[in-house]
Amino acid sequence: MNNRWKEGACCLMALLAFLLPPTAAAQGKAGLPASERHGVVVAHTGYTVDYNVQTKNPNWVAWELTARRSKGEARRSSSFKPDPAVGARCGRTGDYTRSGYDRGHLCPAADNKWDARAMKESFYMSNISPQLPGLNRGSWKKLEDRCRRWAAAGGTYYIVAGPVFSDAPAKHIGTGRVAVPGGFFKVIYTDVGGKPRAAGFLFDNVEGKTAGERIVTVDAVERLTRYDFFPDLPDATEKKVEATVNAALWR
DNA sequence: CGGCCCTAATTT
DNA sequence: AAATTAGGGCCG
Repeated sequence: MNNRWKEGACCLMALLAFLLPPTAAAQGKAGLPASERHGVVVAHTGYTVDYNVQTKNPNWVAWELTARRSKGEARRSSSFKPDPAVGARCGRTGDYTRSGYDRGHLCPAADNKWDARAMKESFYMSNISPQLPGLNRGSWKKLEDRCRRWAAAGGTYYIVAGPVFSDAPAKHIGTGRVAVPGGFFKVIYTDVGGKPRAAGFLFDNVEGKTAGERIVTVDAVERLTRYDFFPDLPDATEKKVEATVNAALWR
């Protein structure tokens, strides 16, 4: 198989993802988050995003992490760009400059080292939300590190991350008025070892040590976000793993 | 120490 | 627009 064919297939997938609702581009066997309303859905090499042009944040970003994907040679791009698939209504890097907020990856750059294109695309602003440095470089990053260590040990991890907006009027940054989330969620499913399990994590978008994670059930994150996570799992499995969480298995 | 999360300024 | 340079903090 040659590269031109690969690129063509990739473009076609992205186009399909743009035209069709999220369930059309199922993520592995777990499936992409389902919701009543969705924004611009784009399947990139390393992640699929549902982008919200009103908040200028992703609604969610979904990807898979495996041993192969947790390592590689692609060097960190460090060059943030608007997502060409989203267009002019995508958030801009300039909106973040001197705002006090980091351009925080939802799907981490380091989960895309397995492919140069995936690495570049992880720096698209459709994968970015405003995060206070204490969170982005603190507890958020620590959970990212743990995920890579789990995946490096074997199995496939299905991960979804996104912002949480409170009912209070949102703060905005930049001339593009990028909304600042009050917090973030991450949900993870794996069946490594033949034992399906899942967990949800909630973070406040704050500085310092108060930015610690809270582990919860996936059901709790679904109630908060109104998304249906991992909808392609067998119903019985989905119901069971989303209703409980064993915190000891997620340290 | 290397790896990872970044920032900002400058050059081409 | 892209690449380069220079810097900071945390963690295993």
